[in-house]
Amino acid sequence: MNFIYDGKNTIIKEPESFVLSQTFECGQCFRFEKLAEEHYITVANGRLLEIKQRHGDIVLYGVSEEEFEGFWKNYFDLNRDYPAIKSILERDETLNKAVKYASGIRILNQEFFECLISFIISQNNRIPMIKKVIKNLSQKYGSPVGEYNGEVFYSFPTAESMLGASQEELMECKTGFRWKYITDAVNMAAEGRLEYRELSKLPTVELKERLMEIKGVGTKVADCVLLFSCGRSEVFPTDVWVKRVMSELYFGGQPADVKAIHARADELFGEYAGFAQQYLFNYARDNKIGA
DNA sequence: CAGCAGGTGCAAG
DNA sequence: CTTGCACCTGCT
Repeated sequence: MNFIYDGKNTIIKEPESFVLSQTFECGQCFRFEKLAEEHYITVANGRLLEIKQRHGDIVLYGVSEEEFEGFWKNYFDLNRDYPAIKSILERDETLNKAVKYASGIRILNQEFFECLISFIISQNNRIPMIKKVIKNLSQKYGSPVGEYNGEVFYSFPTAESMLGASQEELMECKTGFRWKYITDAVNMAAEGRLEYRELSKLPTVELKERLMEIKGVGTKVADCVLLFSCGRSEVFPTDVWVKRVMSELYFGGQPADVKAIHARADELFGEYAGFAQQYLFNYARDNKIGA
């Protein structure tokens, strides 16, 4: 892929395997607002970004070369060879359809703490509500990072800035029964038990065990955090939709449990299981497979 | 108005 | 170790 800086914006020339709508709306991320078709505003790592597809290119408005190379390039996973991954996954007949359905998905490399809290919030919840809760928390505990069309956008709070948040405050943000899980995660972070520097050195299985010590973090949430913020592409987050589509496609329509699905995903997709999961999840949800 | 949504903790078998 | 149920909240 080719990247150019025109003195004002960074432009991705004829991006390969990268479609904004597919990447933002495949369920991995909750911090984006659609302005128009293939035109979004998003906040990541304390930065506000307007990004838009223009003709065959993608424009990152007001982003310098340095900022692009230093952050956004990796955030959008642009260093990775998606065609190679897809050609491996497409050897599987049934996955072929799912990959073709949304071949412009890229797995974002999100900030660890934000990802953790976001997926804690996601349990037993719907996407519009999850987005709203995250926005509430950011407004209350984050810092302003910029303005667009008169609206001020806020960074996702750090653990320190949320430390001491009361039940009442968290409930005002509409976290619901998850408030105590958030509190638990914030407290653990404050005790220095969630240092990404440290955790990132651990093998995936151990890291997952550590994450699951946090109240409100089970198998699914832990796997999402591992995949979307720790670069562990071998995990296979298994929610209701993935359960349905996997049962449908690989278990002859018989409902399979999470353990069996993980085993099957590992044998079928190996280190690329996480990518397979995104294609399958997106395909299943949009087409209501098994629902 | 009951039921449910990208799950998880907790109490029981 | 596996199973069943409650759970904030807002929408249908």
